[in-house]
Amino acid sequence: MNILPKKFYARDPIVVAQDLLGKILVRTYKGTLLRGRIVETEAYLAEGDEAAHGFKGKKNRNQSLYLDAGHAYVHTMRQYALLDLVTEGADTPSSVLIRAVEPLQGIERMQELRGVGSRDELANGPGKLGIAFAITKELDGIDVTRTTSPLFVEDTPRKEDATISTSGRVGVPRAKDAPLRFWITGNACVSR
DNA sequence: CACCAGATCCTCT
DNA sequence: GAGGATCTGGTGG
Repeated sequence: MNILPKKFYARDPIVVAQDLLGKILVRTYKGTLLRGRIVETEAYLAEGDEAAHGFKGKKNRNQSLYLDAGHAYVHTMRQYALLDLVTEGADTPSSVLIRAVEPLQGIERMQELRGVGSRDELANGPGKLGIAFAITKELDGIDVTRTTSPLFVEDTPRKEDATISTSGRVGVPRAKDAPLRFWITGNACVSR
């Protein structure tokens, strides 16, 4: 099993967002292994991106966005926890939002956490993913480049015939025209 | 201390 | 496609 190293994340978020597609998000939760293939992401830039949480500077809640590449940035939206992975370098507030995964392992536990949903709908959106993978603020700021971490990303080659689609970001009124959302074309677990 | 703006989801029409 | 549920940090008086 190969884990994505820090240098993978220490690049332009637009590149990282696309390269993360097909990789496997791994979460150890109360002794259970939860795994899912990343099928949808969004890039948030360090400069000139009004929608990025770092645009208005460092705040109490976005501290971890300023950590070095390869750390988790967990923030809440309404009653949901959303997961970002920090890119580029320290004090560079760019990241990639994990919007959806295709459940691979620990599916029963995900169903328990979510309460409802078919396999395709367990984590086909950032908030749903947060529930299915038990993402909490305790994971905010953790290093995701170590196998001892409760959360990391496993490296695996993407299917050769897989193609990537692009669009503006979802749910972001400002700067929504920028093509910074990426997903695996045709995958059933992509949000709508 | 009150108000409000969100990187959402779910349930209706 | 629209609207309500519902939570928290940031901002200003």
